[in-house]
Amino acid sequence: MVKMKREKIKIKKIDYLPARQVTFSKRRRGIFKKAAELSVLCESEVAVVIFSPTGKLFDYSSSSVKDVIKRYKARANGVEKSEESLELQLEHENRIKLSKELEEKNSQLRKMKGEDLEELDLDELLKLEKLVEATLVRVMETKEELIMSDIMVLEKKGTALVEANNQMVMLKERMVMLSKRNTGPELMEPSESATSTSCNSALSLSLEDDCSDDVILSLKLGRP
Amino acid sequence: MVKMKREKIKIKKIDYLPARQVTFSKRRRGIFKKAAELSVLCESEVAVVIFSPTGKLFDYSSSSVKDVIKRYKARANGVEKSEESLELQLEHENRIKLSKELEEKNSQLRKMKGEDLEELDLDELLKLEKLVEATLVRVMETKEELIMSDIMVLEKKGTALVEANNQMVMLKERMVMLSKRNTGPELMEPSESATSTSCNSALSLSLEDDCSDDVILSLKLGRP
DNA sequence: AGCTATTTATAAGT
DNA sequence: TACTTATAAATAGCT
Repeated sequence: MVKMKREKIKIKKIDYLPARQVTFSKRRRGIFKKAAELSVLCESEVAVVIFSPTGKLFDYSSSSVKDVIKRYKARANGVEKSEESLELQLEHENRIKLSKELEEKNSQLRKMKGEDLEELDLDELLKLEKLVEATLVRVMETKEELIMSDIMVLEKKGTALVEANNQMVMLKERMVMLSKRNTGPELMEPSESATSTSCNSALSLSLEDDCSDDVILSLKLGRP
Repeated sequence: MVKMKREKIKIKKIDYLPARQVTFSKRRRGIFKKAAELSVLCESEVAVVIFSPTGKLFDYSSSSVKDVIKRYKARANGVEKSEESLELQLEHENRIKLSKELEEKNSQLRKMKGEDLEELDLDELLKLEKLVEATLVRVMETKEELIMSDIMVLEKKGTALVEANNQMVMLKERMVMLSKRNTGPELMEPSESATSTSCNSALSLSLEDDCSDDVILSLKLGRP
């Protein structure tokens, strides 16, 4: 890699064909890109038509080249108001109105985001401050409520889990006892005994692994 | 001249109208320039047609836009749609798009005002909270600056007022003394003596009513 | 097609 | 709208 001296070029025909071709495709892409950017940034309709020196056609349009050309022709040929339909006029007026409304909303929104504040005088700033403070209060309140409700849900689930564990433990103990005394008979009726048993084994720790895993997996965060 | 930080921009619609208009005209010129350069450098035929968001037409062509369009059509002879209703269709589509955009902005704005917060989840609420806090900070800063600058103006006016009063007092004393010693002669030459007198009567209180009123009335609040 | 040194375009500020 | 200036983007000249 030697030094790459790029020189300022004069805007005149590039004589050297290969260089001209390269420049053509590079700059063509450049223009299309710029055209696309303009159409997006400014919501404008753009069409570019380029014929290469060899006669090949290249085109770009933000919408459709043909539509833009039609629109161009309609405009260039001097369309008189009489030619426009009533409906078109109405649509146009409506669009203008909407645009203005949108601009207004954008302006408000930007100020609510703390932008363009230099446009405001002291009175307006004070009003904005109050408004923003009120919003902040409401947001924080809402957040608190949401968090509290999440916590409540959690607590409920936690309690349910503890109870479930307790029941499970008691069930197991019962089954073990039963299977020790009789090797088969009463195993088919566990429901009534499980639900009616009072909590004697306050903080049971003797839970077996597979069982506790199952229950813990059922504990989920968040709202339904 | 403050710092001029140019930032990389995202290619999306520029919300702020004045900025959008400036960008539109700058970039439009840029594209036309690029188009002209390409046509010269590579001997190609180029046409660019741009409709501004307000419907205004801008065009450039290395030769004639119409010629390029003719050539384009000859090359890409496609289906001609209902030509007269094209503009109407465009207006209609545009209006629909604007309506949607407006809805979106309204929704954002309402949330920035602390409304419809129940639609948000905790994550969104936290983001909103940050945003609002940032706004509040900026608003308060801007307010401080404005108030400080108002105070500065006030102080300047106050100082000027005190000086004016001092001068007035001295002038009066001088005139009284002069009129006591000589009852007529040198009264016609007060200008030079008044301006060149040094401040000896440091804090004079013997101001007469009409005079001080006049000066005090000239003290106004607010920015120019 | 890639790679950079430069030129050019342009965002933001006045 | 035009000017300014710092930075982003385009691209000329090579490989």
